[in-house]
Amino acid sequence: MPLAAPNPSRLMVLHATPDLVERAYEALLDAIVCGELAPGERHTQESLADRLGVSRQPILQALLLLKREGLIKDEPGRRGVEVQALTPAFVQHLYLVRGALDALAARSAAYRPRPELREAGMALIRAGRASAREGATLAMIDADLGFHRFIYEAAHNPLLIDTARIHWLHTRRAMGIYLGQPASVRTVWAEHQAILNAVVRGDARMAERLAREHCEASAHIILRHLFDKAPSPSTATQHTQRRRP
Amino acid sequence: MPLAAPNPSRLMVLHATPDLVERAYEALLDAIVCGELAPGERHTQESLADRLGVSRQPILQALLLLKREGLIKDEPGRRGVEVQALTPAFVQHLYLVRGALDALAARSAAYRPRPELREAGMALIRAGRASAREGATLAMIDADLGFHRFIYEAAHNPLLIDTARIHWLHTRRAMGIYLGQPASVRTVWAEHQAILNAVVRGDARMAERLAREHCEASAHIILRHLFDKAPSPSTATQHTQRRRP
DNA sequence: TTAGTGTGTTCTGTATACACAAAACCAATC
DNA sequence: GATTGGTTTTGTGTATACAGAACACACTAA
Repeated sequence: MPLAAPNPSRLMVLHATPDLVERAYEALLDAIVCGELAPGERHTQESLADRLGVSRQPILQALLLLKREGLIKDEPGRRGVEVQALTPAFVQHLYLVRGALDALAARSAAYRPRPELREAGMALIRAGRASAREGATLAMIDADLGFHRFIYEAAHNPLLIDTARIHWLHTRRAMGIYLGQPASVRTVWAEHQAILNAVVRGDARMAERLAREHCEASAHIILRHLFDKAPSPSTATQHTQRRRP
Repeated sequence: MPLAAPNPSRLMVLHATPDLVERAYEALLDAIVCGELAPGERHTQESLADRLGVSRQPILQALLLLKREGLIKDEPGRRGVEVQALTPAFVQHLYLVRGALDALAARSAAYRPRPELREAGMALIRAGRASAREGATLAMIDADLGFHRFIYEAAHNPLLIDTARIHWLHTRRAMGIYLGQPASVRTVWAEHQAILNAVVRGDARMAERLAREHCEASAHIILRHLFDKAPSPSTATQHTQRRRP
């Protein structure tokens, strides 16, 4: 868990040196996502500070942020901090909310025909399919999130991206756990293709529906792989019921 | 902007004393919402610390949170901090996202018939109507948000509530600005009533639709009052287009 | 053995101290 | 008069210092 050095490779730098708290936040986040910091372990501010080679102050602030985002929690009785466990219920809740946001993003992006998006979108899909073929799981995850971010950016709603940011973190963590199970990847990218097509031709209603269904399908895959069971009908399948009332 | 004393009125206290940063956060938030801290004013950590009677440290952390939530921003060149202006575009974006989340909340709440919610829901509606009659604007705002929070809680999805928290803050701020214009309040509470009815009888599809339409209507009211103009068709009316394709 | 009590240890939250970055000011120069 | 160069001031971010809360543990008394 090394503290990443400030990236000097940009020109016209706006903030050449990200804060220590920003870097600590990123480092801790990575550590959580890749499992280096696991649930059930106790960590004190000091131990984390030592590990990252900074004082307690930036750690304190980074932990504050991570707490707010639900990635870690205080131990009972000022006895340190622990990363939150990833429960089936939480993942179900996560994908319900993501479904709503993804649907809005797709609909907004497809508000009018967007032929100018075809090129970049196809490139992302090609890259995703390539990483799927190679079985590069980490690259696969990034490609998946990259495509969704692309749709969100096409929606031109900064608040929507801000809102979904935390969900992406959680998603990335959930996906990272079942590293190396390239199941159903082909259908995933076929679904992405369909969403892109709807956006490009400006079919908002279809884009919205496809995005929602894609999210449901992803939830099923994740839940099956993470917990080896189908999602309980009480929450995860709320979308699909009454589809034809 | 007094720093609220810790509330000693709970028994079985879990954390008797909220942090200084928590209290500072709340105090600053209130000040922003009620307009005591307005856009265009420069504030330093020290000035705010003096005003609240604490050191810079808790202020620094509270500001970090508020920055992340988009309520304040850094002045160019470490010259203090300023509260974000509330632009029409932002409010439109806000209500688009809220629409998606409100719809999900209503649908989830109405997943099965919920007769047990009728009583509490009706009480909230009665209270809201009463405050509307009296013209108590602040109470009206709280009643409105209270009803929506009620629906969210009925959805039993903690992550959904977490996600919507920031949006409620922004909404509360937006509503607070046009203090004292009790326009269309009757229709607002009639719409709440309809949503509650749909939830109680378990009509998820209807609940979702009503929630979304209610959000659109609210957006129109707010935008008209805040900026004295109809929302631009490019974003705010995305919902309604293609309703009948 | 078990309940109660005092003491030491951890660990956190807050205040203070310090160093550096950037703006502001102010001459001096062209 | 505008522009440059150095100096002061302002304000931030980080480290350190300090005080208090909560656990742990031993020791005592029933």
